[in-house]
Amino acid sequence: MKIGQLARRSGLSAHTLRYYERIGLLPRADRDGSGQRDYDASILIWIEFLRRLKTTGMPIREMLRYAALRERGPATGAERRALLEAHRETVRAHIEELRSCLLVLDSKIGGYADAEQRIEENDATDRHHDGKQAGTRATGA
Amino acid sequence: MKIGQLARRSGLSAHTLRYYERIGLLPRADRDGSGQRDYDASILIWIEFLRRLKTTGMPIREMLRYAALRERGPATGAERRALLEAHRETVRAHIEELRSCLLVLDSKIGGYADAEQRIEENDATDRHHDGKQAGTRATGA
DNA sequence: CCTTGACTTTGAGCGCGCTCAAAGCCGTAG
DNA sequence: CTACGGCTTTGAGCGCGCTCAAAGTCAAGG
Repeated sequence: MKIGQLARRSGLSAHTLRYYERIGLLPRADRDGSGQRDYDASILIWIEFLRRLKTTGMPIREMLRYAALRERGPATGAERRALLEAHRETVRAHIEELRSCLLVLDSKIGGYADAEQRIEENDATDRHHDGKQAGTRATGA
Repeated sequence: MKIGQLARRSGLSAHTLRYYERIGLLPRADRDGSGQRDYDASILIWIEFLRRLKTTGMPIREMLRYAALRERGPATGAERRALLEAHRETVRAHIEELRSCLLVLDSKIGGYADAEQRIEENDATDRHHDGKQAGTRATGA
């Protein structure tokens, strides 16, 4: 597979694929007769895993550590496992942090909703008392 | 309150507090006789909220939009609410994404655990069969 | 043959969110 | 008086993760 095709299939740009190879996140790809990269489809699985590490906030520096262990073969399994377990904990902690922020966000939004509710009630009261128009939306000030 | 004290109490550096004021994330602070910032304690609540927006991944650009609405007063409530609701959805989606990545991480770690398990079993088998030393840790290859 | 377009390399540039440096002012303690 | 620490400003610099530019090679198609 050429780099352009891998780019389309992996969701990374060709630029980024070359960059990842340069820094060591991707193993050096085989080249065809004219020096162009010729990828094996199996690389997609690795790229997908990298994507997940990145999504979960792992810095490239640490992905490099993992990639280097991977290159060194099966003997590094325990180390790789430890690395992933540590990362898993940071991800769990991050999720908890986000959930707690969500609660705050909810209550803040609730506050605005209450305010709007009061405005609507006032509008309704206004209309009942003297029919004054107050617009269908907020104060407009 | 002086900037140094606010820095300690807010967890932001004085540098960052000035930077936030410069870009408009914090309202311009009152100055004392000699031009030094003199903060009201109430700013801490706003800073804390900004911290949560940041933690949940809101870019400064969008925080600025929110801050600007806030400065314009209560008439902007509906807009602020809409902004927060949109943000809430992105945070929720992000949490779901993280959770799904966690599952992958779990299964990957499970794979390594299985491998280690097999190695330990092999070690045990080795010992039972012929007492050959195999080290207490992995293959060492 | 010549064009087109996808590829190659290395090194520079960018957007984000700070972070710090330089040069100077102020007020208090010794 | 002097030294000290904490403050002021503006603009430069940094670390991250790409992203792109320049100059060139190569293969296929009209």
